[in-house]
Amino acid sequence: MQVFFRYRFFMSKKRVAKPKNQAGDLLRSPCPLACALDLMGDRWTLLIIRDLMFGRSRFKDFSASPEGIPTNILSERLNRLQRHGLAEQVPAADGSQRRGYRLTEKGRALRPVLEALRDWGLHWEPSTEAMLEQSFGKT
Amino acid sequence: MQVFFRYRFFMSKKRVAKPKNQAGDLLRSPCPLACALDLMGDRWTLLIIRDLMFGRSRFKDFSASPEGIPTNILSERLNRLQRHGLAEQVPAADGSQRRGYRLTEKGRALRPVLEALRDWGLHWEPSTEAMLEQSFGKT
DNA sequence: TATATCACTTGCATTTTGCAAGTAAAAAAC
DNA sequence: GTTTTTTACTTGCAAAATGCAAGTGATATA
Repeated sequence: MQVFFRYRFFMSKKRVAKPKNQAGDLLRSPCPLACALDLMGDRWTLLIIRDLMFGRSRFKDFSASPEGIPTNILSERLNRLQRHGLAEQVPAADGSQRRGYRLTEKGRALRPVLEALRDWGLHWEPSTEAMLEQSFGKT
Repeated sequence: MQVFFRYRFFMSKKRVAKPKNQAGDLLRSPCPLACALDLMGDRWTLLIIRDLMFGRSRFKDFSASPEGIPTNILSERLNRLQRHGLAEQVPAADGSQRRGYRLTEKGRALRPVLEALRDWGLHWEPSTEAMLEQSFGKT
C-alpha cells in the first residue's frame, strides 16, 4: 500500500509537467491507482478484458456476454484498449477474413487485478457465489 | 481465473431469480467480477477507498485529494459505500462533534484489488512511476 | 444468387458527471 | 458571546457518458 501518489505535483503546479499516460491523455494525478482508473474506471472495460482473458476474441462474443454491453460502447472501448496498448487486432484464428482481438502483455498483466476483484466478489457478495455453476479452465 | 460467471441465469430467464447484491440492487449478471464492478466500476469509488486505507476519515480529507472529486459525487459515493457495507460512520477520532468514515472488514478486503491496480499502474504507466517521490507507510 | 450474420456507426432519450453556488451546523477567532 | 470561518453537505444546471434502436456495408452461409 505504501506508494499511491506523491504531492509535489500539486504543491508546485507550474514547475512539474502534468502527467500523461502512454496514449497522451492527461492524468488526474500521478497516483498509479488513479492512473489505472483513468483507463479502466468504468462499468465495462474490465469485463471486456475478462472476456479476452477467457480467450474470446470476436466482437459478437463480447457482445453476447450476459451483461449485455451496448455495441457502441463495446466499439469505443475496444478502440480505447488498442490506443492504450492493452489489446491488439489479429487475423481471426479460424482463417476467415474477419479480424479478432487479443490482449497484449500489458493487458494480460491485469490478471491479478481481475483475480482480486473476482475473489472479493465471491467472498463478499454471496448472491454471486450461490449462483455459480460453471467453471472455466485456466486461460 | 476459473470461475467468473455461469450461464443458466441467461438460458432460463424465468426459472432463476435475478441476482441482487447485499444492498438489494439488481446485478447485471452473477459474475463476481461484474458484481464487484456494479459497485465500484466508476472513476471515483476506489480512490475514496484508497484514501480510507490511508487512514483518512473526514469529508474534507477526501475532498482535498489531488484528483479533486466533486463534493456531490463524494457525498453520493460515501452513502453508497455505507449502504453496501464497505464503510461506516464513526465518531471523530479527535473527540469533536463531527463524524468520520472508516472501512469495514468488507471494505478492507479490497486491499489486494488496490495493490494489484497500483502495481499495474507503476509497471505499465511510466509517467506515474517517474513522478513518485513520497511513500506511505503500511496502513 | 439470396439470405443471414457480423462489425460496426448513427441518432436520440436518459442518466451520470462536473462545476458553481448555496446552506446549516460546528469550530475558531475575536 | 458574538462574528467569522470551516465543514459537510445539497441544489441547480450544463456537459458528457450511457443505453437503446435502427441503420449500413462487408463477409459468410444456404
